[in-house]
Amino acid sequence: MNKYRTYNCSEIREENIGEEIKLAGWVDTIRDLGGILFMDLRDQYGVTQVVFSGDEEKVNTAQRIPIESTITVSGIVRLREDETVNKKIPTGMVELFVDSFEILGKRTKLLPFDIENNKRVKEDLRLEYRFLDLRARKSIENLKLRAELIQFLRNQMIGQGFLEVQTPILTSSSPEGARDYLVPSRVYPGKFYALPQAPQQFKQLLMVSGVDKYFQIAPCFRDEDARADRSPGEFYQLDMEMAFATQEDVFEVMEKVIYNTFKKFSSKKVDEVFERISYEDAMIKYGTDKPDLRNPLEIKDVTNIFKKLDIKVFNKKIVRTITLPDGAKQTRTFYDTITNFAIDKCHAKGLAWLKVLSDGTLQGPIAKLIDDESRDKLLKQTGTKPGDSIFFIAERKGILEKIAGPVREKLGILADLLEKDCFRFCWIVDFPMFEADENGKIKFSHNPFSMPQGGLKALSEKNPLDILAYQYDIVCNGVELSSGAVRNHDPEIMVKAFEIAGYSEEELKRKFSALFNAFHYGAPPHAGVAPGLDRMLMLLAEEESIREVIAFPMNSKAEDLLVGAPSVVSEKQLKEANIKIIENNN
RNA sequence: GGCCCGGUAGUUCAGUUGGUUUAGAAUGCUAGCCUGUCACGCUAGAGGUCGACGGUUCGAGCCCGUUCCGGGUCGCCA
Repeated sequence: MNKYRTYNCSEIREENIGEEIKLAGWVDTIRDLGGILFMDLRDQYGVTQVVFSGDEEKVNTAQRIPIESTITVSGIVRLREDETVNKKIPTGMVELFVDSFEILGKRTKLLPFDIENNKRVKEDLRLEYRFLDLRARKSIENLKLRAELIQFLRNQMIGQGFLEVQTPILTSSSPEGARDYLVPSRVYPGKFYALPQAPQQFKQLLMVSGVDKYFQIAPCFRDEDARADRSPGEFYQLDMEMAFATQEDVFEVMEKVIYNTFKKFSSKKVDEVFERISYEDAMIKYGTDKPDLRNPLEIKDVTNIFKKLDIKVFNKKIVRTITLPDGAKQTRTFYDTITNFAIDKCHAKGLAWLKVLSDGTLQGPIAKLIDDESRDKLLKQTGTKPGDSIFFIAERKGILEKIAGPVREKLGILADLLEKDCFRFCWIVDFPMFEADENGKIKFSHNPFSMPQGGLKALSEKNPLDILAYQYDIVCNGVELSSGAVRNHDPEIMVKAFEIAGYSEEELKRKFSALFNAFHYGAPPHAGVAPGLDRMLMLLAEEESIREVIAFPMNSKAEDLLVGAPSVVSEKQLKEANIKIIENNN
């Protein structure tokens, strides 16, 4: 029998009445009524009310136990009187009448913050005392959710015939993409390992090795700045790759896995089939490549109408509109709020709007400038009806999306148009293979490993900027969950693609030597995807910050305040690692 | 690194146009009262370098400057 407890704090029920038991846990609250004292005892599993009464000294001693201390109590389980049952907790029918107790770990320091209200506390303080922060019920729930999600995903992947393979954590620095975390080599002075940004090359090598379907709950490391939805340093992906597979094969597997997962861990509505939206359409209709489909608003192109009209601000610009349906609040304050949002947050010069009155006439700052013919065309083309409002974004391409996308999002939220209690998924497909940087230089727009649509023929014949890649993202409620691609397994196409992006064959061979070499030994066509585990959890746990679903996250400045990382190391360690610290002079 | 917002009890916040002797509230803490509470209640008490430095002023939590720290965002994240 366990020395400290015979049950956990959420187990005892009516059938235990009369039983002599022991419980151990943290003192959650104390309600001292004088002659009788109630204490909620808490552990990972739940809460049980324990009662101190009768012996005056026992009650007095109990009253002095600092909350959040750990104690063990023994006594008899008894039924609560009808009117004192607590329906809010599973153990609420019963309580433990304490015979004796012992303090196991006394809390001797003042609590740095209110544990149950931790969400309101400054994040750095929470992370410094993460061991207390995690005592909050929601934190424990998030840890459990994470554990269950990982198990569920693993079972599903194995069930679909995937083989879990672990790839190296100490690997080589990859020249493309994010900044690497470097690890100095002791044995080879001046050389470094790098932590993988993703197991990308290894999983592709596994394909060449004959692993048919690979997956891994893979840690990824990137030395980039944090965001609310981006943990600095490290994060986890459900990384997968399939041999002899096309985009469709990946979609089929992934839709099933994601649907089952979200269905299991949420009571919200979940899309069973994911809508497919081309990158180009997404940019036009939603102004972003990660549209929130809960938002019904769509952006329309009305450039053709405004080409003929002599309106100064719209001249020679692309003009897009968003129609806000009747019924949504269209007050002066509302127009001002969204206009200020566009100006302050999106650096727009302004945001013109029109209200369509019940007789079809227009009201608003630019109403007078639009003739009847253009008005009719405008209403028809944008599907705007009397009672609706239209918002105009006029800009050149490139800037336009930076305004239209956020404005569409904000309008949806402000007017409360977002579909409730659902997870809306879509695949964004047909990403461009290349893009031009500000100097007009062609570079890979996303992933150099993707297969260009049309293969070698497209690379040799088409304008690079018109070439699409078999590259796709999963987006859920406006959150980019993952990206994936059909990989380029043909050395000849690789050479050509890299050549267009400005890399010589020698550079390709040097930078991706293993992969490039391997593809000369009979590589299967393969494709994969890697949904972000932390982001999935964020959505399922309904958390605003990714740090809420990670046990020991770093803060936004990539510090671990709990253990004090990064930290200074000893001279001896530096010497062994062949590292000399120099002053940073930028 | 650029821009925006913030920093007042242990914690979360309020603090009017710069103006009254002791800078408030909630929560937490300490002590007391209370035998059916469940975020128990009631009474009392302790707890403050108003981020720091400098300036304006008869007078600064409040205005100005500098600086430090934090948050958001852009850059970045193939």
